[in-house]
Amino acid sequence: MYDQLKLENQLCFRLYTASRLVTQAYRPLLEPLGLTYPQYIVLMALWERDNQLVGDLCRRLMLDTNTLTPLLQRMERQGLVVRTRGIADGRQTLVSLSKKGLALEEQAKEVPACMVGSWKCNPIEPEQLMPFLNTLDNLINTLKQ
Amino acid sequence: MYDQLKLENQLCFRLYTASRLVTQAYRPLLEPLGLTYPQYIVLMALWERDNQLVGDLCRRLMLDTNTLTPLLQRMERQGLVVRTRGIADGRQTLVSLSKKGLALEEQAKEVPACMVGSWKCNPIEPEQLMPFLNTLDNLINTLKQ
DNA sequence: GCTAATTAAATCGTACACGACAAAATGTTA
DNA sequence: TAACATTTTGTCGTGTACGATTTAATTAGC
Repeated sequence: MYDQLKLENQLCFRLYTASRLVTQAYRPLLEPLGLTYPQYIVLMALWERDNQLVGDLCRRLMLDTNTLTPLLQRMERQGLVVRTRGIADGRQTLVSLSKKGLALEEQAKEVPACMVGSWKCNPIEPEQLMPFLNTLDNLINTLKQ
Repeated sequence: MYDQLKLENQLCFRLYTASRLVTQAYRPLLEPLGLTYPQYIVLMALWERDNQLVGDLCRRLMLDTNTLTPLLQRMERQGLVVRTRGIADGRQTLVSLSKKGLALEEQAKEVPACMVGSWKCNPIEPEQLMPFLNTLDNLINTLKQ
C-alpha cells in the first residue's frame, strides 16, 4: 500500500468530490428556473456580455465545442438563447440571449445568496476565502498551460 | 448586471473548472494503464482495502449506485475487478480486485509524482497546501449534510 | 483564380453523473 | 407466517465531458 495512492492524500479526489457536491447543492435552486448548472454558467457568461461567438464562450468557460455545441442546442430548444450564423464570417455562430434568457437574470440573482444561506455552518472562514480562491486560480492557470 | 452573478465571483465555477482540468491532466498518465479517472479512484479505494461491497464504495467515493454500478460493470468487462453476489445476504454485491487490477498498483504508484512533476511552475505553495485541503474538506463535509 | 492550409463549429462514440424508478432479498410484526 | 416495510443493488433516461473526426467557410500561396 503506497501512501501516495491513498484517497486521503489526493488533491484531485477532493476537487472532484467538492465540485460534484456543490453542483448538486445548486440543483434545487436551479431546477425552478429550468436550468442545469452548466446551462447556468453559460447564462452567466451571456448576462455579463450578450452576443458572443461559440468560440468566445469556449474560452470563457474553458470548455470545448464538443461540449458547448450540444449544450447550446439544448438551450436553444428550451428558448433560452438564439444561435445565428455569422454574417461577416460564415463559419461563426453567434449566441444571443432570448427574451426568456434575459428575463431569467432577475430570478437568478437570488441564487448565490440562497446557496450560501443553505449551509447550516459556514464551511469557509471569511479570512480563508481569498487564499482559497487564489489557490484555485493558480491551479486553473497552471493547468490551462 | 449583478455582481453576485459574475463568473469571477463564483466559487463553484472555479471548483468545476479546476476539477475538470485536473482530471484532464490525469488522462495522459492513466491512458497507458487503460484507466479513466473514476476507474482510478475506484481502484485506489480497493487497493486500500480489497473486497468491498458496492455500498461501501458508494460511501467511500460519495457516489450513488446509479453511477457506480455501470462503472463497476465496465471495469469487470475490462478484467479489473470481479463482482460476486453476497453469500450471507443475497442483496449485496462484493467487489474484489482481479489479478490484473491488483498488479496495476505497481504502475499506478508513479502517477501522483508524475502529475506534480508535469507542472512547469508550482500552482500551490507548500504552506498553502494544508489550509487549501482543509477548506476543501470543510466544504465537502458541509455539503454531505 | 485555383488549390492547399487554416479556422470555426458541428458530429460521433464512449464514459460518466444523477434523479427517478424497479427488482430482489431480507426484516418486521401482528 | 403472511403481509408489509426496509435495504441493497440495478435499470432507465437525460445531460454533460471529451478525444477524434468531419464539414463548411475563409485565407494564403502561387
